Amino acid sequence: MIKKAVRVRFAPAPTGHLHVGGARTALFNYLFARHHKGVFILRVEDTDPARSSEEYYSSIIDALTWLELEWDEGPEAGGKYGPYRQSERRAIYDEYLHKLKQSGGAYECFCTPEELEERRERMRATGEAPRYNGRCADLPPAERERLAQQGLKPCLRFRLDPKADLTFDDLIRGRVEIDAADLDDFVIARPDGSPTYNFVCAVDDANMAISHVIRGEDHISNTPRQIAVSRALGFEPATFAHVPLLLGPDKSRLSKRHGAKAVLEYKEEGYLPEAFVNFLALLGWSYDDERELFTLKELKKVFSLERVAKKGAVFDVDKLRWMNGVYLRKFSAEELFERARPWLEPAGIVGMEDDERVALARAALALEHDKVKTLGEAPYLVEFFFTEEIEYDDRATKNLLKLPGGVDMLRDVAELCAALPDFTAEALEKSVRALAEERGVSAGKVIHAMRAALSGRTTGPSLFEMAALMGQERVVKRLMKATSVYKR
RNA sequence: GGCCCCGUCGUCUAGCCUGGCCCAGGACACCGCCCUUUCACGGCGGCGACGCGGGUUCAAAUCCCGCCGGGGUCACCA
Repeated sequence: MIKKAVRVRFAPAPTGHLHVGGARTALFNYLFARHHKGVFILRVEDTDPARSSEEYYSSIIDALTWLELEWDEGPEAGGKYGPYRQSERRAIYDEYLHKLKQSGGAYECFCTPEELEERRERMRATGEAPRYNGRCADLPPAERERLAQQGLKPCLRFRLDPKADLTFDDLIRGRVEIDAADLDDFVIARPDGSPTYNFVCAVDDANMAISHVIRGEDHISNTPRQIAVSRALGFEPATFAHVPLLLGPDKSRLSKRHGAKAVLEYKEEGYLPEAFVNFLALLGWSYDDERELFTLKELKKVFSLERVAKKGAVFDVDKLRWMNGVYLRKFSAEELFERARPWLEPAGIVGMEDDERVALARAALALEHDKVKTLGEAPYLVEFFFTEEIEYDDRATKNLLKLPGGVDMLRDVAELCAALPDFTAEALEKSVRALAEERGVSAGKVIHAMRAALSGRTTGPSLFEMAALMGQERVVKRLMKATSVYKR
């Protein structure tokens, strides 16, 4: 079915950070290209200087880089179909614009935006579809001259044949029926000569030999226009594949309104790119009825547009968190620590220079290994191993107060700890349990109180391992310190 | 409103093309039990869906029709 050399592109407008929907579109393009040993192109759609910015441009590059979606051609990367920023392709567009105008495929329109808006309003009011009425479609040359003389600057409209067959076969949706009569003559260049989206998109896709246009479903309505432009210029339109939109919990298109974050924010929160990519791939695509863990490499091998769903998918952070945890758990203690380092350092947990703290952090994190869902949580999870003064949360205080024997018992435990010749988890556990039994107190109560005294929390790693890691001196100190909750 | 698209558990989905193996399978979330000093991990179990109505058929989530619902798009933005 796929005969031409596969060349696909991801074409973001640098008017904002890369959001999850865009990332998924980029991913599908990337996977499709790699699966077919094709070429993945990054094209920057910055034709609107007012809204585009360098800052967003580099932010998008950073996000794609983080996700490891390497492109073969693009700005910086280069390629023989460049330049890859539309703002640098003006000469190419001018040429085609001129060609279209010469052939009568486009005409000058002198209607002002105000007039157009007014007409649209009127049509809407009567329940009509607001379309351009073709007023300037066949202006006699003399009339055009006269209007131009008045200083009116015309924009350029594409002359759309209402009888054209613009129906296309979408790789995901199947045949999409389009009646050209429902469309109107759209603007392809502004009065200042700058070309608009539907024109440049068609030109670039043809010019860059794009074989498949894989993009969001919101572009379906643009497709017939681009097909028309493409044909008018003598090109064979690409094959299209419109992927369903990513949705918010209310099923409308995912947006910041839903609290949707930019891709880089997920990076900052400590999601792994490999987990993020895996999760994204499963939004609207599936392999079979059960497998859902895939590396990028595996995805390249098994991805296919045939298995992309038609239904929009709701972005569920809970599942992302779960999946991130799955990936985190696959790491060795060493890997986990190295990955968490960028979060531990700014939090003041470890400094590059301090070997002892590094070793402690690594070991502490290892104790929390199966609890970590995002790397951003790492500092919190190991924090109490490092702070001098720990604070008891409410439930921890309650557990301390519930210790049978109260202060005395706590002192005894502290003494027992201080007297232990080798402070290992095993030895500690043995003697603590023995003490509890001797006093007729349930071991659990003692353990809970000790946990509260040592970490200020009611949850955490295995108590004895945690204590052993903290070290005898500190454990004894914290146990004694905890006796203060009784006197109030 | 016009046009286009979509409709299986709360969510992601398998199954639909090539009717029966589906009184619908998996995963996340949730609930319970087990493991256990807590949380988590893990194990076991539970809750939970074919939008509705017709039709075709021995048989329909799967085919046909209608309805309903949701979304997208209607810019000199991309």
